[in-house]
Amino acid sequence: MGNYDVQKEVTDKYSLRGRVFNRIREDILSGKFKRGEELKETAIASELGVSRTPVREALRQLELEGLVNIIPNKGAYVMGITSKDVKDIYQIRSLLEGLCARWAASLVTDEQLDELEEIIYLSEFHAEKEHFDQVLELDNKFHELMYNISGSQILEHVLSDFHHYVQRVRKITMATKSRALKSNEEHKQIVEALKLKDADKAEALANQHMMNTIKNLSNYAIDDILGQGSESGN
Amino acid sequence: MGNYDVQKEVTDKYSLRGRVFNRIREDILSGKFKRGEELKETAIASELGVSRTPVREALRQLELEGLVNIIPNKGAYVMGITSKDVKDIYQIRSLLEGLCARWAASLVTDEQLDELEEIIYLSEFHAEKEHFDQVLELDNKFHELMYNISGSQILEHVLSDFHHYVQRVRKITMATKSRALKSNEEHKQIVEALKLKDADKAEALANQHMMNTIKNLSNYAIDDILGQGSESGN
DNA sequence: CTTGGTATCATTGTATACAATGATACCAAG
DNA sequence: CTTGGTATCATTGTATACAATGATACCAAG
Repeated sequence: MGNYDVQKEVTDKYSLRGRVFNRIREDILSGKFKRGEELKETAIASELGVSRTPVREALRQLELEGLVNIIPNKGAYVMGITSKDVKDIYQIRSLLEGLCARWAASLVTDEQLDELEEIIYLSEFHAEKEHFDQVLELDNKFHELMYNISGSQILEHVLSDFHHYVQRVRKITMATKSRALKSNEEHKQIVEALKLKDADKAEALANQHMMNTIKNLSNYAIDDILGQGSESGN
Repeated sequence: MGNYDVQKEVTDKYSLRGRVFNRIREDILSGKFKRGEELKETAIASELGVSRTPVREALRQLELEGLVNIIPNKGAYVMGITSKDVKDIYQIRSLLEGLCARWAASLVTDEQLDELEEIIYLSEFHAEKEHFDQVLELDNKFHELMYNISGSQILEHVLSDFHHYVQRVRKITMATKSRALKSNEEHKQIVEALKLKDADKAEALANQHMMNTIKNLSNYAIDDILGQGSESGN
């Protein structure tokens, strides 16, 4: 019974296919594979020391995620995401993070509130010390936990995807002490609203949290982060 | 260049894998494969007259879509969607269809307005005649076109997925003349707002369109539509 | 009859073979 | 030099072979 009701974050990490999938995905999101680049099955397979089969399966999955474009009988090409995509994602997230916070307000348990506060507390510590990797990691945790608390697998799934998609951008924007602290402060306010079970306020704050992020984004040349502008010869 | 910037709706329809993928997906969404059912590679392969390879690739893709749960070394199980998922999707769509209409308001061209009006006009005709298959088809077209007009690949992608996910439910709810006409009327109002380039109004109306659908949903036993409770032999 | 262990079988995971397709290099004709 | 065609090669698409894993049936011990 019910062994099918656990939505897995991403593919199984222990099979070859799972490892190949995660590896290629990371390489796209981190920018190692450039937009438009062709991904040859044999090349990737030999590089990772596996056969073409797991590579093919991984590429097919990435196609569905929109990170890869497969032209039949021709090849697989990196799609990556554009700066427009990033902006759109933050707009969409603004609405959905709001909905998430709204739902979470009526479902959150005391234990979960504790967990959220612990994350915030730790994040503050690391932000002060400028341990930006940990800050990013804790930001992930905060949002993933919020998604989980919302009680909606669908919402969790879509928000989790979007959150992951913009990781490269977040990696940059979270790497300044001021923004890290500000972001953390915003998280804290959201949790306060959850404590009061104030759904309207929680929604508005989560909403605003994303809008602030968008505002902050305008300080950066997103195209450069994504490696769009200049082109290497090909 | 730029041959990689066309986001494909779903996998290529002409390869074996594409056909297998679409077939299994339809069978899950239409309810032929029941929730929790095990999908054996060899059985599906021989049924469709292909080898295991395309079946495996299709199952891996469906896993990523959340329609199938794969337990490594064990098997693939149908996840389907629950009635809670359906409700969540409509809530999410309410927000995102609103955003979509807002963006569309500033981008829509005269040709696109014509297209939208043609769809509505045809839909009215078929609704009057109670040709519900055509009504559903035109509803698909209307929304897909709206998604496209929004100018956001990301938004188009996610809304298109959600829209497709609830097709089985829509198939039922759109099959009454009154709701079909009402829905069409709502579409008409949205288009009027687009004509006036009134983004606020378009958003509010699209928003409301989904909320009305949710209200309408409560007249149905969604669990039955999804085949959760009782079993129909077929 | 119940429990626990082993052999057997079904099924998935991965690698590889072969077919089909598309890209490229080369050559001949003008 | 340019154009068009063909042979060759690289790459993907699909099927299949074999290994690894998990499920099941059966049997022996108590």
